[in-house]
Amino acid sequence: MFEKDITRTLAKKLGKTYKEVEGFLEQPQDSSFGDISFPCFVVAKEQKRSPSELAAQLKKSIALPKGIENIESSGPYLNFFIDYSSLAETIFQETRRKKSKFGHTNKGKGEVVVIEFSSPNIGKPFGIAHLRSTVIGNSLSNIYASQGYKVERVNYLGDWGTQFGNLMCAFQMWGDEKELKKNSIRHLLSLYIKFHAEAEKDEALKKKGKEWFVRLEGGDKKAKGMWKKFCGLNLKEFKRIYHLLNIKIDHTIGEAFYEPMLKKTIEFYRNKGLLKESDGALILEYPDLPPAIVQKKDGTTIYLTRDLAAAKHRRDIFKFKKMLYVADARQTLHFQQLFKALEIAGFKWARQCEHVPFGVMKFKGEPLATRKGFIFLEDVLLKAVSKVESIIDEKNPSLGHKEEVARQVAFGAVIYWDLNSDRVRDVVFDLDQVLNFEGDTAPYIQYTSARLSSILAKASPPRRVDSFLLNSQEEKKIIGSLAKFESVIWDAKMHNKPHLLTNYLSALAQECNNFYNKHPVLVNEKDLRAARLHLIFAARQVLINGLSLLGIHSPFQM
RNA sequence: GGGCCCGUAGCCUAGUCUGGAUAGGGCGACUGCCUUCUAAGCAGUAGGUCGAGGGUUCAAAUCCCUCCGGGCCCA
Repeated sequence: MFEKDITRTLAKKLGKTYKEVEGFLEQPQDSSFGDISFPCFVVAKEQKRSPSELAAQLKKSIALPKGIENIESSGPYLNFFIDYSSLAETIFQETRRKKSKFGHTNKGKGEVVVIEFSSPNIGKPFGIAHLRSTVIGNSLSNIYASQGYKVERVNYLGDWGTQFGNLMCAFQMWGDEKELKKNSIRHLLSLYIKFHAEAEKDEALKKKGKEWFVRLEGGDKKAKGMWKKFCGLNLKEFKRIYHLLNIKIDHTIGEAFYEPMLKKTIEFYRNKGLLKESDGALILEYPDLPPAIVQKKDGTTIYLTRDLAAAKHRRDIFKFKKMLYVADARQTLHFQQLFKALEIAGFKWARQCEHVPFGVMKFKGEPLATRKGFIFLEDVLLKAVSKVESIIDEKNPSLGHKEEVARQVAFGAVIYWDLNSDRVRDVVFDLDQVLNFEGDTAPYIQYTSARLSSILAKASPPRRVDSFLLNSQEEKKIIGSLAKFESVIWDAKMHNKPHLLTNYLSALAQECNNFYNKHPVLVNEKDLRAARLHLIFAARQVLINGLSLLGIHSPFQM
């Protein structure tokens, strides 16, 4: 915010370009050193003098840039101190004016971003491992949308493939119509598990499963009917969970949708001379990547082929500026091959496609495979809700809207848990950790916002405010953090990393707790009270807006 | 065999892209704090060879090289 003026002032003084100076500015970890600092080492070396001497001389000779109230030299550093009262005034005005839109911008106006996420295989129920792509994709979608981009949220369902053959085969042998009606998802899962267990011992069963899929591909009526039924049941279930979790999706498109386009797609690549026959299969060859199969020797296609068709189709209908694939890191090579194939086919927009990888979710060292143990997302959510309910009964039994608050807090905790570390890292599912509501968690942030709300329920900020009264360390820290909100959202967008936002919100919540534990808001001095009310109004708005970008609600009481 | 990602206290984790002042948090442990805006909180104590070694630099958790450990992909 104030870096620009500082940079300009320094650049002029030192005879350097704006860009050269800009790269040097940094923020000290310890705020007692100042808010923005300029290390003098490099410039001092060029001028063949000592860094601390340069710092001291600069302190004396430069005029105060806009928004800066003091400059100090501290050894080799030149430290700038922000004028917090004018900064606070700007923020208070903006939060009151923009409210839930504070932090939002129009930087992405006119650009379409397609975000493919969640993309579950609907042959299986919604497991805890599906959460990753779902919540990362959802929050990235919110983040892009907040910056003015037109976001198309695409859920690319796995609704095709041998697993459906297996499922049909299993249903024919052990299925129960009544049970399917009553308890569809669990019944289908038990069939799925049983099939894999049996197939391990019995090769013939595997073959049968494949045969059912061949029937499906061939358009067999009975197979198609079963496929539609299973997909419908599972999809209904998935939609229910998305609704619960506040996940917004614009387009639900299955792999099956692209089936009719595959022949054309293969022809297209063949005509370009990009396909090679190898052992009966059709492959794409690359100079710097392993070859990729487009069509197997039995004539069936694999997901690369469908992805090629899907990418082209989406480009045609959305004219996107960018397309993100939020998918786990094991698929890195697949996406490299996909993007490269689009590129060598001559699609310039191939460079606008990006894989947003995330680490694998593991369970006690084992990957969370459906076949062995399976953790239903919903079971985790229900456990979280019941734990929150018992905490409410203990701490705040008279709370209104108990069930709604319990859901918001519980779901917040689960979502936040998944988003809170850099997405590239693997995560180990540990129920105790997921159900921890203390410290760096969503409930902590929600609690902070609820505490602020309850103060604001007793008194609202008046029109006039003297923000120079906010001069404690605690107050200044909050003001400084609030000023950064917009750039944090932008960083999260640039890197496609929602955890930058969780880190920020948790730090801000902590600052708020430090503040209201030390300084009462509802004091008798009218002006101080007004200033503090403005401060917490703004802080609460940022907490609410930030959580909302993550897909998490902020209850007013809890 | 080729390639990608990760390694920071007992556990989880930020900081690594863009090098900068005593490496931030959280969980767990321990000591205090509910007659004052919600104790899902606050104040404090203990806990670190930033995987190892080398290099670049005035300055390295951060950049480069080698190795070790873990995960993954391709063959």
